[in-house]
Amino acid sequence: MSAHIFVVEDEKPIQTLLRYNLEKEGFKVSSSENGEEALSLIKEKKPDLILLDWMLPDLSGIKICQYLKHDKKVKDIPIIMLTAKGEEEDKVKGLESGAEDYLTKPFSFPELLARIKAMLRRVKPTAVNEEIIYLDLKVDRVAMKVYRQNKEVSLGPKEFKLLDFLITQPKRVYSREQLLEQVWGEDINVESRTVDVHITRLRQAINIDGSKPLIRTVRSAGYSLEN
Amino acid sequence: MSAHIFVVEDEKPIQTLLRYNLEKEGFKVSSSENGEEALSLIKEKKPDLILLDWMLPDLSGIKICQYLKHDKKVKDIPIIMLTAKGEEEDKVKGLESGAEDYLTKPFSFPELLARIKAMLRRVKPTAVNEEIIYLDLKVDRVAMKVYRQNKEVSLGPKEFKLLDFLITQPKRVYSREQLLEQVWGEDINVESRTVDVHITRLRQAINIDGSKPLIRTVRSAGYSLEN
DNA sequence: CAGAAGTGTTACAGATTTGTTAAATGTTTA
DNA sequence: TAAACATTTAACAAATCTGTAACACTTCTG
Repeated sequence: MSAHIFVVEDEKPIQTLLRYNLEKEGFKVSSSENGEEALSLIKEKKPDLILLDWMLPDLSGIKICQYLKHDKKVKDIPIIMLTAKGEEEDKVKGLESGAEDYLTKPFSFPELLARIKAMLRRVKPTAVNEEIIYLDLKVDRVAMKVYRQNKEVSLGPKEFKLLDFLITQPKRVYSREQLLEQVWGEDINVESRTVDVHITRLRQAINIDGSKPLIRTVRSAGYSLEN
Repeated sequence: MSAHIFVVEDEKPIQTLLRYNLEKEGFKVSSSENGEEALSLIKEKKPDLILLDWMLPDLSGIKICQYLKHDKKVKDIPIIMLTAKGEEEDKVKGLESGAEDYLTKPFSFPELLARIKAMLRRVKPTAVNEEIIYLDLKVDRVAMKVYRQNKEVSLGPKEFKLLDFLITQPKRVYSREQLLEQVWGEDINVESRTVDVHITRLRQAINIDGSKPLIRTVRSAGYSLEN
């Protein structure tokens, strides 16, 4: 669980509480107490999810929502709105202004956590699960370990990320370009042939004696986990 | 575990139950059945944490909260509010009035205990645990001592905090940034390489003859306790 | 079938990351 | 205040990882 959550909340106790609990869950947390600051920080840090308090000293939550949803770079980041009252009207406005979900204060943390996980599962499946298993292959994201047939196999950083990405959607074929973008990074300048080499290394690493190859090549398309 | 908890609760059975269970956990417990008395006792005894029932015969929980939060000497004592079910609005007021957390009655004791420990860990980490043991390594937070194979090893302050943090979730890999944030402090400006040096010293310190290394390096990711 | 295009694999130079030591600076304690 | 202890940074060696080129091999296309 390695998602980055941004908390916009001016009430210190609640902010502290949220930060503490979210970090305990393994999330990376950034926060801000006012709208202006939040806006610039969000654009800079690009979190995976935003918890947004409805009532803020300067900009209202609704305004922040609107700004964010009109900014191409951040408009896809899901927003969970936190409101003080169960006022239907606020809820409507909140959802209209682009918030993906909505929670009434005070809320129980487990309830919030459930919503967060649900949201992240939808938007960034890789961020939620700690252990992903496919056939006889297991990826433990917390311990950063990989097992094949219950035996640990050691991977280099790139190999790990590559497998970690491939296993989120087994059988799905990813192009070299997609893999470069997801595993290497957006603006990195690397030849697509490089992917091939790492696939080879990954194949060798997760190959236990005569076990199935597990990485499928799709000619002129890319690679997928499965075989 | 030597924290002092003050319980403000007018329902006798619940108070008894709380006292019994908390004492069994090793906490020192004081209590009061009405708000006036609670206020003066709290100022006198300065407990580490307050469990506050929302519904009291004389002063309401919210009033107590407000009084406490405006008194310099006790305003930093965390308050966990206990409310009856369905009093949504009350919870809002509770948090607004300064309570750090709240719990809806009826609650399970383990749940309450978890919240208490979480809260204390934040406010007064030394008061909470206990003893954490992982393999042949033992961290005694109260005595601030560390043992390997039942032999005490001496650590510097940073080394202790580092190990103390790592051991809370063995096998979990923490990035240097996470460690800096958790062990050094949020806005401290220190190079991430510093972590390496402390890890080295920690390794040397907890290394008894030919024992397992216990601290794993995950290249390009960070460190974890385990090996 | 021959050529073209796509892929697997290897080797290697260069880049990155980490372990460790030592020296400089800061902090506590007697 | 001096001595002891802690902390941070710099520096260098060692370990590991990475990207590319080169070549072999396979699959496709006409």
